[in-house]
Amino acid sequence: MFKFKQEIINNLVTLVDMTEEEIDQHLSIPPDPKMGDYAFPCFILSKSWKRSPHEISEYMADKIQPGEWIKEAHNAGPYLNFFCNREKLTGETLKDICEHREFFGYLEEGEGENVVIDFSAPNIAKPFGIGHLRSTVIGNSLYRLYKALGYNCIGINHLGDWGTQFGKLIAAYEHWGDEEKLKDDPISYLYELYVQFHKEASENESLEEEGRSCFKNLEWGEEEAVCMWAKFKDLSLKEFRRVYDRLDIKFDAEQGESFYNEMLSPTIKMLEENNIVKESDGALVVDLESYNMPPCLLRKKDGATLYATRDLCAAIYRFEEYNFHKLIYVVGAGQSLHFQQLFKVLELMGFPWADRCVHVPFGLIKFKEGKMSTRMGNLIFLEDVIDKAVSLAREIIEEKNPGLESKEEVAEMVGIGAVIFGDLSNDRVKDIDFDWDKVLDFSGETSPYIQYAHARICSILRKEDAHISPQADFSLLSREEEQSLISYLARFSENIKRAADNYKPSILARYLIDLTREFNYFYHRCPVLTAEKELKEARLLLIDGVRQVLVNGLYLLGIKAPQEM
RNA sequence: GCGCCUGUAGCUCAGGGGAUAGAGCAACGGAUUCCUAAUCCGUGGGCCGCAGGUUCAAUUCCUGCCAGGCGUACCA
Repeated sequence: MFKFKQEIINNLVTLVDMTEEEIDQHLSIPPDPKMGDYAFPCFILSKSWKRSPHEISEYMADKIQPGEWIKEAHNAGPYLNFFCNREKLTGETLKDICEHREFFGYLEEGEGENVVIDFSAPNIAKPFGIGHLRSTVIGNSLYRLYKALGYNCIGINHLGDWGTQFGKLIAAYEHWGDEEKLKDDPISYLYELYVQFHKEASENESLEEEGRSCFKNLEWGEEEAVCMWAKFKDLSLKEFRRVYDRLDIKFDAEQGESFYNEMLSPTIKMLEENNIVKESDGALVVDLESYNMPPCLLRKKDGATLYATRDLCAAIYRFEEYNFHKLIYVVGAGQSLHFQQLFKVLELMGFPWADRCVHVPFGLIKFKEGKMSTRMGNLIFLEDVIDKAVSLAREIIEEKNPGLESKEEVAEMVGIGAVIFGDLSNDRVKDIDFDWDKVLDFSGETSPYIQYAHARICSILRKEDAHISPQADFSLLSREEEQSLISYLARFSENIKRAADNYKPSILARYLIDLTREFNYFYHRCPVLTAEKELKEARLLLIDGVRQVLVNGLYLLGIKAPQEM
């Protein structure tokens, strides 16, 4: 489709006083495929040409030369509609898929460039809650999307393994800690302690102070505190890895906040040398008033640092280490101000790469009961959500396809896919109302819907047991249902790029739903196996193409596609 | 108070300045001698929060208002 579009642009650029980019921007897809594959609206020329859009489109339609890709162009009112050489598009697209297989749709624009993606970042000593799902799955998908654009990606899990919370936890453990309980079920127990701490702290203010002082001990390297911290961290990591394994997510680096401890002083020194910090109420801050922002707080009056300081260190370290083309932070929208401040301070420090840092925000997961908070103890564990989804998938398999072999594997793919897709399919900036019924709904716009279509295609291909030859007669795929599918397949690449450019996996998720719907439409009208030989071969090639795009697309979202379900 | 984000069908949401605003869920009615019915087809359902502005064209961009969410210096 890129080539077709380019040919249109090449044609138009000689007729119209516009740049290629401008034309590209205005080219749109008509609402009905019957109207054409691309449309150029002629309103824009009306003023300068001093003629009606209708006249212009009529005039231009005559001037457009059919070419390799452009079959014809004619005017429809004020629009100039272009029709693609369908046979060529069909052949090129299906051959392209056969040739590139799991890499079909990938681009090369990012070759040689590094993209660093900071995502997931759960807090040590706290359970992996449903709230961490968003950063984790969005980040993982962006990682795969940017890789598909040819970038070399570095996924970093910026673990929350430092901060006042640990002081609180250490204080709590000193008060009520029980070695046995800790060994038994570490995360749950630490979580209990954390909740207990906040409950008691609301009645006893000195407890907060105690937590802060414990953290100060930790920062100063007091042995007992460091030892306890290391233990908590170790136990937590083990549990997190189990969740990441199930989600099939890997990181290239797991430098948590504590990693930057030695860099804190040099960084603060650098800020002081740059003369952009000042003392305020005993704390060290960067004044951002002239940028209409509250000051960025770097060091508390008790001498302990804050996460802004560590984030500064991390950004600088990452640039030195990876010389990134982009540094992407997949972090909740609640921290937008923090990142604005962070990027501004980097700019003030004179780093020319400050504008290569992007915050990719996302909305909260909300509950009917109100905001979820670790402190309140009303957390929903991610693993519980996954378990429920998987066991529902298992039940449905038992009911629909009891003879299925690897039931457990398939249930895992379907259940987890549904959880991931449910999160990725909507625009990330919007808050999500957490609803068990919705998470556990496997019909309609869900990943099981896509996976199911994929499994059916596999089933057909299995029955035929023929290796697909790319030598079919493409002109036989002339039905509306078939051509519509071809258009979708040909636009896969555009959708990968658009999803990556906008940091929105939801764009790709929607595309996959639309493609699947289109496939089902085809499936219910066009028999494959019982079609006449030549047509059957062509249709096999077509559905194999759909299969490949579904697999590739789901992969880019971080979802697996079972061959049977 | 100030800043950021969000308001589209009963519910959850798509919608790239352009042609008749679309899905899913729920409701109702249909389809299985036929490649797996986690599917498909049909029906009903809309001052696109409100008011201005920019434009040949605004659900889309800008301003104001209303409603909700989040943030707003020693948490992350």
